[in-house]
Amino acid sequence: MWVREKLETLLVKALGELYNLSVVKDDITINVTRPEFDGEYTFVMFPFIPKIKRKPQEIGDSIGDYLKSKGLISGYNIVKGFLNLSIKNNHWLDFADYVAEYSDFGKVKPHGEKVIVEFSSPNTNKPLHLGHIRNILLGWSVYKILKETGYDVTRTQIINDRGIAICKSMLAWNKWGGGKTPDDTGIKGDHFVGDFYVRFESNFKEEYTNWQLSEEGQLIYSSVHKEGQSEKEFFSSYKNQYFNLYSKLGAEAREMLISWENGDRDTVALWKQMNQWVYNGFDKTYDALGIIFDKNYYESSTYLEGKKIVNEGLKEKVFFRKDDGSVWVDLEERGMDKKLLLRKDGTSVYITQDLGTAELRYKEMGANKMIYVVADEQNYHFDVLFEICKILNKPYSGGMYHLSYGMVDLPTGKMKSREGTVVDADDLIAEVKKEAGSIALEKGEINLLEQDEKDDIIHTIGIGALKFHMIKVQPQKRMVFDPKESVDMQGQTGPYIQNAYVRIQSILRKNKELEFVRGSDYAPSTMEKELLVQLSEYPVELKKASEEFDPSVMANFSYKLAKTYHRFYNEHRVLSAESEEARQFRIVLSQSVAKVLKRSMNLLGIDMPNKM
RNA sequence: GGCUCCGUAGCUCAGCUGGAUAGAGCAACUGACUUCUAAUCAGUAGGUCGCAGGUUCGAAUCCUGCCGGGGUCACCA
Repeated sequence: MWVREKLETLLVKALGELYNLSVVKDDITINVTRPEFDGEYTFVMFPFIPKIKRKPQEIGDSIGDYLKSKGLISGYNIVKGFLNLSIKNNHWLDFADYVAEYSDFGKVKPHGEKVIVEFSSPNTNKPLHLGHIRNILLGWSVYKILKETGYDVTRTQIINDRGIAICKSMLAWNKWGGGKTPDDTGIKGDHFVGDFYVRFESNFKEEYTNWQLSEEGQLIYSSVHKEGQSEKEFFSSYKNQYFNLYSKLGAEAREMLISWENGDRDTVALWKQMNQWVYNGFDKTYDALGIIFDKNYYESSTYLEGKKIVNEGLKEKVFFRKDDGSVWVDLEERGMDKKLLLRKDGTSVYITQDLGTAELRYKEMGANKMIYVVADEQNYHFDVLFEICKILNKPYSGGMYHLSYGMVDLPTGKMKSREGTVVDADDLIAEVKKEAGSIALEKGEINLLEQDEKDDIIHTIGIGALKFHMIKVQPQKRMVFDPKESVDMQGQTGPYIQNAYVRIQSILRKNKELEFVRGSDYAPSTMEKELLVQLSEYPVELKKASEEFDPSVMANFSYKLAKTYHRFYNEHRVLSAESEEARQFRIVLSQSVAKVLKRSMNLLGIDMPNKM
């Protein structure tokens, strides 16, 4: 049990013994004492004053004396309803030793509860972009945080490998690919396939533009357009109908989809081939980000399961079939709409597949807790999905959670593929590494290392900068991504935190004897105590991050700890400290800080270099 | 329009399960490297916490309304 826990326990006891109040730990508020007051922790007495019916001064004295008599604090002071407490030095010394020596500080023992985290979930017609990166980093970090807090976590993604989009790429490759492959061209597989998607779209656009000027196009415009709608407005809103009704390319793409659904050998072979190229490309990106999955799901193999569930719901009469054959669920009594579950031709829609996937996962892994990391544009979709699972009485329906995050904007506005403003994941990764490399070269600290080692460090720093930049923002907030700031390595950044760690490693390398002097009566400075208090907050913040599925909590924690260490480092000498006791203590303290920094950054998926 | 998320310094963000004088970083300016890694530190400057009410010992934080922005309300995914 460490200082903070001891304090909580004793306060609960004190309130019981002194005032006959029965409270639990969660009822009491303990703050880190603000720097302008003496003490490290502050007990907020306000909530108890009306119940105790005594003056704050009197209550503070009683509780303060109580804590003193138990040997926890050396002194206290009372300001209004705040009881500021100074913890006795020996507790701090023990605490520093513990954190430095053991690696499980704050870690929750595995309790076996299973949870599935779904993230990334790309389409196979395009390479990953900035939006995916936010998704992937959030998902990965939530996985780490849940694991650290004792869950049995499975990382998964659902890959949208079927549908009209991939057929567009396939068709374009058939038409204009000339039999080329990623290997022939040296183009990364996902980009290779994405290029054909773009090619399809631009040819389609040309076809559409020509049609607009044709007799048929003009006729449609004059007969279908709404009052006051300009020709330009009309055609931009008519694109989908054109694709489905008149487009030659559209017809060919749909033919391909049908032929895929009928299991046509050549089509399926091409489909497999192109998807494989994409997966090879994705793997490289995931690898650069240090991401792996335990299990992939593919929509091509889960949508059938979804249909089964729909039939199940029909049998139980919680869904209904319209005259045209389409299947619906009515959620109006629950404050939502009617929702389509199967088209009239019996084919599945997006939500059908999600129903199937959830069921499959439950069957295969027995997890009744599922977290979906998906952008907030799909909030309603998940409300509906979860509600349907409740209607069906699925055992996992209570444990489904949509970790919704805001979309990523650029300083110039939204990312739009049509306008070519989408930030490509691979480009971005290359960019941050390049920046990290040129700064490293300039600093010169690692110039003498082997090339491999140098590359490793530069990778760690560049990726660390990118990851921290993305994760430090609360998930639900829309974020503005400025490419210039993302390669920033100073101030509130990943490398800043890595640098604190590196400084400690440098000290430890130079320090020969690492044995601690136990039982020393060294009195830590205010600065040193501040560092200790922050270390002791690690479990508190971890718990918060885990309960709220919010990695930004750990990002902010890491930053604060690193910042305090940097300040400490500038104010105190470690190796040439003023006394042997101070030296020993500071080494232990530095070791503790390094350990906690490494662990909290690890929760964000960020590695720590030993030199930089 | 219904529902929903967001609004804090010039910019990017913390703080939000009510607690002390609202904090960081970037950008600007000043200072600190023959001394454990200056990717650092110290300092100056920068605020009607979108607006208005309410709840109370106390509101950036909770409630209501309004304003501004995003998302969503497809037989798309």
